[in-house]
Amino acid sequence: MARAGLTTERVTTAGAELADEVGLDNVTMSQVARRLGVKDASLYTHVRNLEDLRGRIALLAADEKTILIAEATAGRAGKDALVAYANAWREYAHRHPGRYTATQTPLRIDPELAAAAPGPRRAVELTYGMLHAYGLAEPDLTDAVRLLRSTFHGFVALEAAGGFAHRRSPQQSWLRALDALHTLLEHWPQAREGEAAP
Amino acid sequence: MARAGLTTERVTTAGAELADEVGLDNVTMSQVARRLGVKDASLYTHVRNLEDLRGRIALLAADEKTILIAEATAGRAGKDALVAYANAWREYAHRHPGRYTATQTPLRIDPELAAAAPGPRRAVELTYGMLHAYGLAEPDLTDAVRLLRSTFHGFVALEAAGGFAHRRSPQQSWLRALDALHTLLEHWPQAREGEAAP
DNA sequence: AACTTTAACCTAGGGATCCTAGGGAACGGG
DNA sequence: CCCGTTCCCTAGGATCCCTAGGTTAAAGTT
Repeated sequence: MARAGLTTERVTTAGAELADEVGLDNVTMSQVARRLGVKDASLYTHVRNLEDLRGRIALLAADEKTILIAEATAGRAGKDALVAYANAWREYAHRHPGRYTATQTPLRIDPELAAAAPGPRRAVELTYGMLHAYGLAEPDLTDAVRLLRSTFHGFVALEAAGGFAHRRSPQQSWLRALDALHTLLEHWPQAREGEAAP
Repeated sequence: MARAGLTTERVTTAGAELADEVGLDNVTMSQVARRLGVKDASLYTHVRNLEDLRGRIALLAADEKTILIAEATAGRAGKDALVAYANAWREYAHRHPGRYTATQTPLRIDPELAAAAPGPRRAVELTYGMLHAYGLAEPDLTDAVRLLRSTFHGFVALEAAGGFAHRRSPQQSWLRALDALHTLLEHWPQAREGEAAP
């Protein structure tokens, strides 16, 4: 019988596709094996176990998302860059819900595997670069990066969870949020003493 | 043999506790049954299936969180209310990670069950009430509510996922984010034509 | 208090999943 | 052509979800 030609990469891709189609929770070894025309036991040569597979899907997604954002923001600055960045983020989450969900999981990813993946680190760098035009200095820069990433992630997560049941379209709110964040970055509040008690 | 005295509520509570201890993914019927000193089949009298149980945990969590926020913001207004609201939200996520994760799940909750739970709706009302002091009118009000909820959720989600690996403490960034949001609400940008292309 | 009714909890078991152990067959290098 | 490596398989144990049907404890009736 001819071999299936499995690879760690092909298994991961199959898992990612499955995640987008049926949800990350329904990505099982058996399902992935069926999709590849193979018995489930055969996967364990290429992937340590289910958790490892999910981690690899998460890293794959992080890389893909980063690349899309990088392409979208290339050559842009200021609000242009902010909007392009945010829209690329949200679009990836819409197009690949399963993959995107994988990136949320408290990652017990193999450290050396994570170190080899440029995605997450690159993503942070991109965010810093995008904010360059706003002229923030540390530690405000880090705070701003975290605020932006929180908002982007939170918005698409709530959107996916059906948290925006109101009449107003999410798209409208999204655009307004980007306006608001842009304004905020332009008028980033100076640090003051005795603020915002714990 | 004496009966265990199970109830839908007791099963849900046991599931919620388990979720906080071992993570929502590891909440299984068997585990919950063991914790209650009962065989797994016995649970199905009180809970339709695992998905139903998870939905009930999510609603329980939503209610608990709402109550804490309501208590924290009672009698406060403006930035005081904003900070109290946000801190209560984040604290709940820290104290009950499993329950909080349950609230994120794209809810296939029994509609009539969800209708009976005041949590989610009340939470939105609370947010609107908290924003009253900023004098926003619709649709800006809805947009602001969504922005705030997105940011709060996104922040604690990224925090839980280990997304803030940088040196700067998340607490610092959190306080700055609240400052920033307060400033933003005070200077909410007016809607303009031809903004933020899709 | 005895009897009836309800329902809580059980045992038994099917189907699916994850994962390990070990065998045989296809491929690549000599 | 032969041999070793690697791939994929079969076989099987453990755990999980969920259903069907029986027993027995509790609640209600008279």
